[in-house]
Amino acid sequence: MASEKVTSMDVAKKAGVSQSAVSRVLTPGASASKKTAAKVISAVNELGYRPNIIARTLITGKSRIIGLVVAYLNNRFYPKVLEKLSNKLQKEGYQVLIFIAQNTDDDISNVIEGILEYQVDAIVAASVGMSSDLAARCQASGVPIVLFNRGQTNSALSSVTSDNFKGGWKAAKHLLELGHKKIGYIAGWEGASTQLDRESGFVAALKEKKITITHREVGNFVRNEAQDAARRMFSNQNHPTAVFVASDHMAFAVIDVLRSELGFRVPEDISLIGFDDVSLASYSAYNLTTIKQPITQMVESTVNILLDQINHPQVQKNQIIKIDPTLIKRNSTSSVKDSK
Amino acid sequence: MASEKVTSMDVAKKAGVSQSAVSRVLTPGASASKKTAAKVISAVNELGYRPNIIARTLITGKSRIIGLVVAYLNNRFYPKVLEKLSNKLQKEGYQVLIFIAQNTDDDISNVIEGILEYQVDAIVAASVGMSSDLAARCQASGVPIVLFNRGQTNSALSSVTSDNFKGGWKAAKHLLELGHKKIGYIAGWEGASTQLDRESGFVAALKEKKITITHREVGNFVRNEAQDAARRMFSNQNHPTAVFVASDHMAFAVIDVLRSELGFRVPEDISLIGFDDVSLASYSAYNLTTIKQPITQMVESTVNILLDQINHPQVQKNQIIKIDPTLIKRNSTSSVKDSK
DNA sequence: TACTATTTTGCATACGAATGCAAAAAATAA
DNA sequence: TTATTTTTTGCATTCGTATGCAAAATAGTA
Repeated sequence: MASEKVTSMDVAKKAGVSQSAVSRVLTPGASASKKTAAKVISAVNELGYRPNIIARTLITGKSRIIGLVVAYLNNRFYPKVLEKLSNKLQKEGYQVLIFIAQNTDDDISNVIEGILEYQVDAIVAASVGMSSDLAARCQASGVPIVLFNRGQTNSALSSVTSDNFKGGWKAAKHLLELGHKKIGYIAGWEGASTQLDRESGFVAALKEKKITITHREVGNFVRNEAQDAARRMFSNQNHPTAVFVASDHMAFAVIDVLRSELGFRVPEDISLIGFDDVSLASYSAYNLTTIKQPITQMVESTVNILLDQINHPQVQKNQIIKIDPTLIKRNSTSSVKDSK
Repeated sequence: MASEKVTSMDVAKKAGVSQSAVSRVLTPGASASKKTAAKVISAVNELGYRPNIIARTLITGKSRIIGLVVAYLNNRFYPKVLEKLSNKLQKEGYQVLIFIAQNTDDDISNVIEGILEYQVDAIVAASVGMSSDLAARCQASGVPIVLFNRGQTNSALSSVTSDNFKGGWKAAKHLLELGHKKIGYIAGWEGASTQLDRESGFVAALKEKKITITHREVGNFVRNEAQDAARRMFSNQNHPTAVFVASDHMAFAVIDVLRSELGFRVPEDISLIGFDDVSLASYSAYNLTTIKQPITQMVESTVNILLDQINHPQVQKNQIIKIDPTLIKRNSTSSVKDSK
């Protein structure tokens, strides 16, 4: 059956030059005469030679692989991130090695250790919390890490998020402008910085108007938990007229429950606002008003930080980037009805 | 700043043994006395040693990396596949290296060449067409390839799909049972074997009842093209009462257009059936009747084939696996009204 | 105890490409 | 032409781990 692998030695022999000559011809910065270059190139083509990145990695110390840790792929937000990130990195000559982790300290720790074995040039941890000692170990390993969509209390690591506090704030402003007074909140997983910041921002803006949340439930960023949260929140007469749901993914769950189980209309009876602006939010079945996370910019910043840290390992500066999210008004929110 | 990388030599020195002893202790199959094993293990822990997979790859020829080529990440179907595939492979000690390709022969060819440089142990090509000469080159490279969710005319490569013909057949049967006579079809990208097979099966089942498709449009598996297709199909009075849409992703687009632009009710006015059974299909906002692709089984088969081919490279048998899809009845289809 | 069978260990080498160094070749100057 | 500078080239080594082989240590047998 199949061809043996062809190495730079084979090319060298075929071209009648040394292996180092082959290497130099194929390395952009190196010196080689046109004559040998030509010979090498034609030998490369004839033999169908492809350099072995693994061998190259061993000697250069650069694998051109970026490790990506993800926890929730079921949330629509992350496939998009993966796509954009991978595309952008591919353009820069890097590839993405995927690691799926459960969101527990233990598992994340294991996964990160595993990543390091692959000699990745950098790590992106998307929506994954990091204990500070794990963070420390990562730093020690010398591999740059960027937290994506998760902040960190001790800011030892670089992170890129949208400004979740501001996002929560804007959500509140929007509901207030529409005249809502009885306002609920459905929280995400409380271990996530995104959840905390969104809620703080939301509460802070309400407080300015001397309003506090009347109802609060936890959905943990999970569909069926969000559904349960909605059922609890709207199980009695005294329910809010507007709800901020900490992610679009959960907001869809809430809308489904409100409309098809509980018989509410959205937005006529209840106003709902989400967070993320995943593509489904714009489908007319939901038409969800939401706070848009600027994925493109977030990914861009992430890649910039990564490349910067890969190329200048000596300067140990960690950056905290927060990008302004924007309110996208659609049709899941409306002015409060004169109640009763 | 940070720690230099610790190698097996460092461990050896610390433990007072040779480097080969360290290697043997850490390699499952090899012989080592309990005494040295203990010394090595404790040195490993003290130094926080992690083996360098890259170096190991160089010598063993096994990278424990599987290359995954994907074209459409926007279709809900693929993130799920990625998640399941990655999870399963992780359990087997492999990782997934992602490559995003445009669905053109040229780009795919480039991407595959790129993958091979990384010395992956196998390649999964998800919903990516493969010209037969590219297939040949892959075979030549000796790296096992499995096509996922795409068949191939010349069956030189292994492939795992659901039985799309049968799926189309079942969709037709369902609509026929509901009494529909005027039936339309919205096609996916005509370069995809999935599209062709689904349509053939659908048409064949109709033909058995002497019925032919009255309307046909092409949506290319893309949302806005599917929307246009729907607009064209329902722009005049003489429209079908039921439509089979070649993917759920497109079906949602069609439903949105029917309901919110054209004022039809689904399923009262128009019955719709999709293909895939992505999670959104079960949300009450759509409640889409569809043909379920058995992702779990498909991924399982894929992984089995991969591991089999990795572990027994000599036997060059390529498998064509087609798994029966099942009809999931929800609420986007109903009996035909007595028309006029 | 002495001798053989078995296990454990270290030495040396290999994997494939990149690179410092010095020799060879080519280009330039005198 | 010869001397000198510059470029090109090959040799040898390196990265970190695995493994065949032979030596050393241990266990087993008589």
